[in-house]
Amino acid sequence: MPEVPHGVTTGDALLKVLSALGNPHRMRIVAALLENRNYVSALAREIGMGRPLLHMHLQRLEAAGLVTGTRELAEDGKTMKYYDVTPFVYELTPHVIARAAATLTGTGDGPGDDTAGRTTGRPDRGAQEDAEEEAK
Amino acid sequence: MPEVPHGVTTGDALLKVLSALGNPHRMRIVAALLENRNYVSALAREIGMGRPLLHMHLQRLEAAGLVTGTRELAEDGKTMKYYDVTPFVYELTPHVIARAAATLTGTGDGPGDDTAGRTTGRPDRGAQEDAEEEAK
DNA sequence: GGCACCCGTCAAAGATTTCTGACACATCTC
DNA sequence: GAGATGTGTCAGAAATCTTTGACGGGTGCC
Repeated sequence: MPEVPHGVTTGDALLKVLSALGNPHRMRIVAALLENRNYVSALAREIGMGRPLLHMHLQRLEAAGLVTGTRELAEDGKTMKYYDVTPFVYELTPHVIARAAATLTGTGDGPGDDTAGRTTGRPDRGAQEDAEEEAK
Repeated sequence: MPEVPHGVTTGDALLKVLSALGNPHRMRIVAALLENRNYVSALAREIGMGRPLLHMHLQRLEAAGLVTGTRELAEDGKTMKYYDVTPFVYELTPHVIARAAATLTGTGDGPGDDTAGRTTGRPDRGAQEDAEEEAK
């Protein structure tokens, strides 16, 4: 609603999101965090997974902008990192994919350049295609 | 939108879609096919990729229901396999992921554990979450 | 001091996925 | 026949992702 500015997602960004979500464990992590946020160790116990592993998965999810970690201080002084799910909204359609593919860095025939491109930097915004006409 | 029956996508099915799309080459393939359908060898030439490789990618995409291959007979008798992009529509949100995660087979705690992913069967069905009561 | 809990990281195994170079088959044309 | 095109498959290398078992640091409590 107020969020989701709208569809200016880089190919690279979308790629990160898709490959991040394309993993059973990571899906499960998102599910668990959606039900209730919590910190790494607890989450690890909840879904039965080693801390190092979970850590790495969370990192991947955060890099894709799907979850965010915040360092919080418990009452007894323990520092714990809580993770929350980002309210992302991505609409996947052939067009969206095609458009994203056009801005892929790496092996692309990108529009002219190959310098680690136009990643909006910190985009964790959802992708929304505004309806438009596409002569094809 | 007559299509998009509405969100009855298996976790496994969604997982396939996401991991299929989470690959630069495959995104590019979808993009190329969206612009104009064509057959394997030609496509391979167009995007500069070995036939065996492309074949495998197409298979992955088709398994996810994102493209469909049809065997057609050219005028000179050559049999060629044309590929088309399926007009899929998937909406990715934390909820969709969570719900999908609940029906994952494999290492899941799935409610009932079904033998194999049961998709709508039909290739071009998208996943749509209909807004419903969900207070978190 | 011990113990519990929290946070992180590293290096090496293990399992997948990706990619390549053959090979098989078919048809039509020269 | 040899050559062009098309289809598909297979086995093995190469690269990547996943997973594990140490380690390191920190705090507070008995």
